[in-house]
This record gives sequence, structure tokens and C-alpha cells, in this order.
Amino acid sequence: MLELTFLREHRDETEARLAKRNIDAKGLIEHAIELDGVRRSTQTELDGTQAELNALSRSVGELMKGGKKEEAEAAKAKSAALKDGIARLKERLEASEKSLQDHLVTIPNAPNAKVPPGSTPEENTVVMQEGAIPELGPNAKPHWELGEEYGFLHMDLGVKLTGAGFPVYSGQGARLQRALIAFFLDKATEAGYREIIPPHMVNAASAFATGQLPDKEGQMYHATVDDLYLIPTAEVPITNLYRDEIIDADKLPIKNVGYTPCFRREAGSYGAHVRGLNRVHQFDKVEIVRVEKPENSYAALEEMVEHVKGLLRALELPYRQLLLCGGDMGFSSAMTYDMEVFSAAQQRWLEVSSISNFETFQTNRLKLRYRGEDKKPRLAHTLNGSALALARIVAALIENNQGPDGIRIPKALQPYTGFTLITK
RNA sequence: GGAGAGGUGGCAGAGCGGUCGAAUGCGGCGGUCUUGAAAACCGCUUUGCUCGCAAGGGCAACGGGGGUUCGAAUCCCUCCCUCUCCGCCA
Repeated sequence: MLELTFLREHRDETEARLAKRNIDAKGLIEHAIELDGVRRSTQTELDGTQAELNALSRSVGELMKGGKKEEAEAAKAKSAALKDGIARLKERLEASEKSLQDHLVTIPNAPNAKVPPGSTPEENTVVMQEGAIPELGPNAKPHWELGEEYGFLHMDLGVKLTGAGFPVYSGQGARLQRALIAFFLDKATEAGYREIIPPHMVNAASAFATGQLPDKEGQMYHATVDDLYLIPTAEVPITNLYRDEIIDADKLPIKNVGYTPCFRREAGSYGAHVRGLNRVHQFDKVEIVRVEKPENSYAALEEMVEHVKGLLRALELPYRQLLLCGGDMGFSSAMTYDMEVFSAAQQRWLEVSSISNFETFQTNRLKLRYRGEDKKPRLAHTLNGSALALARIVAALIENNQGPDGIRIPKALQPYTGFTLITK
């Protein structure tokens, strides 16, 4: 959620930044300012009336003590009218706060100045590309065929147990998952991230604070009996660790990493391009999450990108870095890089990481602040990125490394898998 | 799941209908003293909203919500959470 005071004081800037998303920025902001005006005038009026009543109540106490019974009764009678007014004003204030809130929640984050305008993935910028794209020849198979052939991935069993999009890994496939998770966690720990094992379900307040609610309600699995949500990413619980906190400036930056399974309903996305592991309802992901001072957050973003690049290089995967255009960015993000690996058998790029700076968009909802040099609490910046998301990494890894003898495991991963080749 | 106890400031812990945003202690910050440090002493030490150019005001918050009252941290209702005991259980 955008900061109201910032929006008020930097109206033109916010409008210009927001316009990159190809939405009616002017209209959205105008309406917000208007609703805020109503809220503020109501607040002022209510405060004044409440002050009057407070003074009156105090005088009643003093009159009683002084034995002036009649005067006290007169004051009591006077307070009735004030109370009426206060009740009405409170209602009005609540209503105006609610309409303001309801409106603010519909405004996406304002993109950073560097973000290219645009509305489709075609308008994203390719920042860089690295790694040789393997020539597999005509007999190359997509990962879902390889998985079946080698017997380590079973989409059909997942259907039996749960439904489409819930893969079952077995044998070397299961071990490969575990190896990747351990490898990613170790690399993040080396880079100074603290490992977190969070709950895999969160309450509505947490889902709201990181922006899953109300914006992406339909994307999450909802356990209605207890009103809990299955996390779509570790970002949700890990970022919410700091909800309602004021952190001393010298404690920043905070760098956390967590592995969790991720659950996404992905309602309405079916077809050939989502076969196999390309898009599933449950996948494993190692996520890095940072809390930063505003002046450092963009340097942190680049640092996170470098970290992810290191992982992709170690896995010997051809990859590229995309700077998302305004219209393709997530609702809460101010700037997002996507990392994609090339899946040689499918001849397409697969998104395996999304690294974003949310600036104060999340912390405003989280009420996550830090105390700077001036001792005043200010909203911190939050960032997060996948490092990395497993299912598609596995897809690309096994497709790109298929050969006549089996599927080759990259060197960096071999200490973790305990084998160098996936065989039949 | 059953029974009981309790939720107050960074922490500990008072307050149990009025002047209590809240005693006191600890911690933290600033100062005095000291060659320096410690001790001692003095002062300061929550957050949000709002009015104001500012100085400085006002309002709200004692787990959440509602109620009683001229007035609630204090009384009542309700929800949530924590702890103890019992039951169940990886």
C-alpha cells in the first residue's frame, strides 16, 4: 500500500511513476487525495468535540467534589448532546477511513524511475544473458517424458493422491530435490543470510501485510475451518516476522533465507505450456528476504541478483536477466528482475526467480519501521527473491543435461546428490 | 477437547471508577563529578492520527471488539492469545 503522506507531498512524482503501469494513475491519486480530505476534516471535527466532552467530564468530577450537585447535574445533561455528536462523527470517521483504505488497497506500487513503461512481457528489457545453449539434437525429450522414462517423476501419481499439478518425486528425483534445496540454503548462508524455517500456513493478517490479500485472494489455498492460508511463498511468513516492529538502524540490513514448499492455486492456467513441472500447485523454493534502509535497498537488489546469477552459473544453466516493464510487474513491486533459464528440449525460457524491491509498499502494511539517526521511526524497505524455485530448475536441468548414458548432474551439485548421473 | 489463572510501556511490575499515557525498579540516552572508567546524583526515555509556517496544541491507544457511566487500565459482555493441570498425540 502506498504511503498516504508521501502521496500527498509527492503527488506528481507518484502519478508519473504509476503511469508506467498503463493505468489511470491520475484518477486513482485524485480519488485518494479526495477521500483523505474527507477523513481529515472529520478527524479534526471529532477531536474537537471529544476535547469538549473531556473538559466537561473533568468539571463534573470537580463539581461533585466541591459539593455543587446541581451544577454537576447540569453539566451531565449538557454532555448528552456532545455524546450524540461524537457517536455520529465516529461513524463518519470510520466510514471515511474504510473507503480510503478500500481505495488505497487497489493502487499498485509506483514503479521505480528505471522501470520501462509497458504492459506486456514483450516490453520487458533483457538486461543480460549468459551460458551456452546446448544443442540436443532431434531426439531430445521434455522433462515429463524423461521423468517417466527414468522413473523419478510421477505426475500421474500426484493426480491420484491430490490432483493435477502436484508432482511426486522418487528415488534420484527426490534426492535431486533435496540436494538442490540444501545447495541453495548453503549458498545463501555463505552469503550471510540467516536460515529460517517458518510455518507453512499463515493467518489473514500476515497474508494482508505482504499483499496477498486482498489482491491475490484466489491464488492461495484457504483452509476455511481455521481461516488459515497455505503460503504461496516463504516471503509471506518471513517478511511477517517483522510485522509491527520498530528496528534499530544498526540492526539493518536483515538478511533471511528460508526453504518452504509453495502452494499456488494457479486458477485458470492450463494448456500445453504448463505441462509437467512448468507450472504446478506445489513446488519447493528457497527464498531470500531482506529488510533495508531506503538508501541501500537498490544496491541490495543488485546484490541479490548477483547471488542468483552465481547459483545459475554453478548449475551450469544458460540464463538471462529481465527487467520487468511497469505492466508486467507484480502489484506490490517497485522494481523486479526476473531470472529465466533456457529449457533446451522445450526451446523456451522458464522463469526461475523473481527478485523485487517493494520499497515501503509492504512495510506500510506491515508497520515495519526502523529508527534512524534522528530517532524518528521510518518505514523500512523490503526485498525478496527466489534463490531459487525448484520445479522449473529441475525441468531445465534434466532436459539440458540429458545424454545417451543418462542425465548428468552439474559438478557443484554432486556432493549433495551423491551421484553424477541419473540412470534408468 | 475439559478445568483453572492471566494478558499494563524495551523488560520486570504497581494501579482496580476521576487530575493515570500510566507509580517504582531495570535497561537506554544526555548531563554533573572523575586523568579515564565505575559508583553516585540530576534530567530525559511509547506510538499513531490531527491542527499549526513555527513555537506549540488537540485526539486516540493499558490483548481485539462491544457495553455501563458525566468520566473506564480499572465494572460488565464477547472474542483472541498465553500459562498451569487433566485428556489425546508425533
